[in-house]
Amino acid sequence: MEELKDILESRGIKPTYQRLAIFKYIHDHKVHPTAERLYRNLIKIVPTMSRTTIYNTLSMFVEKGLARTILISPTEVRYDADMSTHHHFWCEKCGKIEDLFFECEKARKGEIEGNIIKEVHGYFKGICRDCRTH
Amino acid sequence: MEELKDILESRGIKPTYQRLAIFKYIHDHKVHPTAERLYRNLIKIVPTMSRTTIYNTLSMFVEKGLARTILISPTEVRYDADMSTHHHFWCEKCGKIEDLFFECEKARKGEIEGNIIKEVHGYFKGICRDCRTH
DNA sequence: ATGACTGCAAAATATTTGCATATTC
DNA sequence: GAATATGCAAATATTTTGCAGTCAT
Repeated sequence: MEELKDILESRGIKPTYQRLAIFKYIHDHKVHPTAERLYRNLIKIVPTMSRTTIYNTLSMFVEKGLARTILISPTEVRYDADMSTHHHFWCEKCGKIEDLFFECEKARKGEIEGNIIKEVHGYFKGICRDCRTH
Repeated sequence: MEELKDILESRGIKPTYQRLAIFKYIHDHKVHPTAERLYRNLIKIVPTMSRTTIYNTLSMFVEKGLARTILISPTEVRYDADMSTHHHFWCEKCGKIEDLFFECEKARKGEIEGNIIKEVHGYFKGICRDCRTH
């Protein structure tokens, strides 16, 4: 937990109890949760936790470069604390999101046709290896 | 207009006045509009057009493979009638979405690590060539 | 005590649904 | 005239905001 606290402080974020709990959750559970899922799970540990704090904190993390949104499902915004270059596979049957660690040549930060590229997101949709057999 | 009508019919969709107007709009205006933008523009041409019909019709188009959603901006769902393999660049300053016509090796339908890939979306975020100079 | 943080309740947004009316073949 | 499509209004879901209370230094 000590490490996580330091990461927050290094970005000028006060490591409050709530913020640490949220940060810890998205680090420990690589399920790419929604705000609502975070709320439902954290309320068990931090009974006073409110949705407002979840939303505020997640927005702050994204702004400070500590998390990013995954916009792969049309109906939900999911969060990821892994800021390394990687892409995502979404199973449209079970809703699971899996990390894909590879890089396309074009898919690196830089410039494409005069446009400055700051972020690259590769989203792959389909049926996962577990669901395809059921 | 005749062609578009045929496309709808070939997918088993009755080419009503409203549906044709929506389909024509996303074909003619390659701005990747939101449902709301479609509504605001089409209400001028089809005064009885309702948001319900826009949402119903767009969902139907997506389901039947005549359009797809672009989930690149965290705050809006945008629609694209171009079903060819291509990716999107989003300018976070002006909100414009530009098409990028190239293909990454991995970014083709098929299979990755046992998962069946049905769709590939490459989203690039940054500042467009127009905004970077202003 | 001051300023930052939290969380309730209400508001704003976006999308979906129920159902009565209208349209099409 | 039966089946399908449309559109209003209400419901739902999601996220944001205003503000009063709380916490930490």
